[in-house]
Amino acid sequence: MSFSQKILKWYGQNKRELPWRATKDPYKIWLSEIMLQQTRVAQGMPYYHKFLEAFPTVYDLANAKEEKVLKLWQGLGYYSRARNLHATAKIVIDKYEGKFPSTYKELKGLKGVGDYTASAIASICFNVPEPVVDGNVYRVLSRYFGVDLPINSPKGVQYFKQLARDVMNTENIRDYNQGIMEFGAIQCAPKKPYCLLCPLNDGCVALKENKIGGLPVKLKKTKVKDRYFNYLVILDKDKCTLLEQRHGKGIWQNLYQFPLLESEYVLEIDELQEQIAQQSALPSLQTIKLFNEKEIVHKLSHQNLHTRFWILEARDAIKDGISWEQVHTFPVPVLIAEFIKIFKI
DNA sequence: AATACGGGGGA
DNA sequence: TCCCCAGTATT
Repeated sequence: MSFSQKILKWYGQNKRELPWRATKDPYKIWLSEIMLQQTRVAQGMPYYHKFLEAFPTVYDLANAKEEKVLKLWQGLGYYSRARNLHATAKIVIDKYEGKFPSTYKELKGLKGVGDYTASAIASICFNVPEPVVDGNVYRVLSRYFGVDLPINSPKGVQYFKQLARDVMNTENIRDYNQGIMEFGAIQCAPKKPYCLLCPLNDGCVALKENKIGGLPVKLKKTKVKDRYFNYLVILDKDKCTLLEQRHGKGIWQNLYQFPLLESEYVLEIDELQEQIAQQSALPSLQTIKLFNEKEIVHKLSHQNLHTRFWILEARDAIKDGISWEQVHTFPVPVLIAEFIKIFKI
């Protein structure tokens, strides 16, 4: 039996029943693929259901406010996916009359759709013989064929794509592509795969050469930067507060947060008051109190956000203030959502 | 070619 | 802690 035939056989016997496996609707497949980028199935699942409920068709998604899309995406991370999702829905309506294109090339042209996702949609929905190469596939191929090229080097990316193409099954690309990914997720797992019971163990180079633990090879880890966030939770007598939207580059684009004072180190209270005094846009304040004595360290893949929340009492009614009851309706980062949850006004 | 972009889960 | 997750866009 060939490699691809073994994958297909294993898939037939071991696949999970996942909601997006019961359909070929490009809208649903696309939605699931975007959500599952760098995201575990278990984490994406509730979002998939929420989105289909809120936006049953691509038209519903295209016609929604970005804020609503971001709110539903809240907590899933990599928010550019949500913004691109929304933008692409509009493009599908305007340029493709509501029908997703069926070629790899056209799909790849959609925002947020890269090499992997274009291959996935083309193969799963339209039976186009394009191999998918995701983290699972890198692992399976590097181990089975004993390839130690770094998977995140240009050489490696190119090599694995070609290898994937060479060994794919073009007869049933839909099941094969999902099969090799599922095999990587369930059987050929990152840590302690149970090779003893693996149906592909006889041809596996890494197993034979005892290199399972060292494959795939991945270059360097990211260095993490420390940042110091001071959030100003301003409240007036009507229980109104101030939220602002994050614009420009960087994390959490278009999400909301309390007014932020970023500093190079942990600020003393008088230093903070000095900074506040220089912010002409802020309302006049009466009192200031530190909410969390111990800083909250919110960890992202590239940043540790050392965060303190300050509760400020406004002298007058806040202009354009947001009622505290409404705060939870805005799309916010998890860091802010957690605060809103525990803060009792 | 390198880096930024979230958040959560498992060992 | 560290690594990884159905990767993509930008520099």
